[in-house]
Amino acid sequence: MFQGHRAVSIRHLNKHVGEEVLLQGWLYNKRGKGKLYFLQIRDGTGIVQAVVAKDAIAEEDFETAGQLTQESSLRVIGKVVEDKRAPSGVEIQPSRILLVGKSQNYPITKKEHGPNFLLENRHLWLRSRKQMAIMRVRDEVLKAIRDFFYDRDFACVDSPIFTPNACEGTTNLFGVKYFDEMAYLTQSGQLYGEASAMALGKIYCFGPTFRAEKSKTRRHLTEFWMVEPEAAFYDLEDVMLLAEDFVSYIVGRVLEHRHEDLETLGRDLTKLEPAAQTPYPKIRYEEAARMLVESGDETFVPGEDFGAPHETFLGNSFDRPVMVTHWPAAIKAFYMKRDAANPELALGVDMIAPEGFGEIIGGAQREEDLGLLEERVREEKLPEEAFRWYLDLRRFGSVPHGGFGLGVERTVAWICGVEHLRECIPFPRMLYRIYP
RNA sequence: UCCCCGAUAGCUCAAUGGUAGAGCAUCCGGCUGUUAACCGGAGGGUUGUAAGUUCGAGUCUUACUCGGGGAGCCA
Repeated sequence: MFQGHRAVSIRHLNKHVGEEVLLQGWLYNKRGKGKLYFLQIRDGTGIVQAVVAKDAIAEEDFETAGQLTQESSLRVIGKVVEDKRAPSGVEIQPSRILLVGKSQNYPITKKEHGPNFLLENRHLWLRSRKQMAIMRVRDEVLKAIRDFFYDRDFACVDSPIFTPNACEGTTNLFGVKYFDEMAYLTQSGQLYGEASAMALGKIYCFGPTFRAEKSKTRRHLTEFWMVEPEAAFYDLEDVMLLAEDFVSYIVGRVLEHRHEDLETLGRDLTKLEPAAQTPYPKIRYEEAARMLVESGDETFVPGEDFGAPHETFLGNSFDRPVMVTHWPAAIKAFYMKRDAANPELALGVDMIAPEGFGEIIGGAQREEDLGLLEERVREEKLPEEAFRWYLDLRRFGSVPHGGFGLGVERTVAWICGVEHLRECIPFPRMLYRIYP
């Protein structure tokens, strides 16, 4: 409340045409001088223009308008009027303009900036039109994830962030002092997710994960968010159906609710819309490998994992995400179940996004047999004592089960059509960068 | 860890080995429909650091520092 006025979000101004409202926000840009100012005001939900004519407002308020600099915070009381010249269809005719907090020499200007400068000023960069749009899409993705699982009786059961041991090797782990011993920041909640699934049947965990990979590419962060559903009695096919329902639901929600932001981002919707429809194409590793070889790619070695250019090729071969299954067991994790028809193959599935955005999902049916799993733990020379609790899950009512992990930032990058993951998380953590 | 590229005004970038410049931002002035508004003026520099070549280095060489892109690994 301010002087008897209730603040209205810019996003909802079109419901208040003809009314006098209170706006609270920051000055995005100012044009004009002399007897007329155009103030572009943002409040996080949108941007609206206030037209300040000298003869239509108190002299004191006109002077205030003249003093406003980029990113000064302000309150405006004014009338909402329709105007075809305004980009949003409405503009404000202010009767009062009040400066709340001055802004001097705001560093991010209207012209271009380089990535280093923008990342050094990430706390201010977030105020830019494109960054706000990405954050709103990210918010829609997070909400869609929660809704999707809630509606399907998956309980959110989060995994710990401090872990005593590695789940897939130790070289990529961040170690931290945990009182008198060493702990690691989680790189996946999956093993705990499996335990939770044996309790609640269908679960997901959702939180930040950490990988100390020395990767300096636009596809990597050292801290990123991952959502990992895990379900008892799910086989590989169930996992794949869940994955395509899930991703198509998220894309559909963003298309439905964040159309304006996608427009701000200049996203080509014709390339995104097919991903809102199922089914998704499903191919075996063998077939994907054949496609690569037939394409004349000489860098791909059959039997080995796909590199980034190979993922790009496979992703670009379809109009929506493609799922690749039945991988050589040698290149996949120890906990994946082997194919009954061919024990050389693992029942894993990766989902690759189109347009070169790469892998967004990695999942699998898990090995539920105690003996086979113990054998793998020994083969991979994993610390057996650390996996005692995990093996317990196979001792007490083991069932077929499976799940997957979806990288939130990669998904947001793909949906937004943004090249670099650093723009898809509020404060990116990368190799050699932890400020601000 | 490896490969490639870069570092010049607050920001983005120019400058054949020969007087260091523009746009934006800032400050001053003009404009009642601007859309990264426009027009006129002003201030603003140890060219990342250190050494070397040269009559002369922002420019050439070497090392270092920082950053960007990519490989590997992965979501």
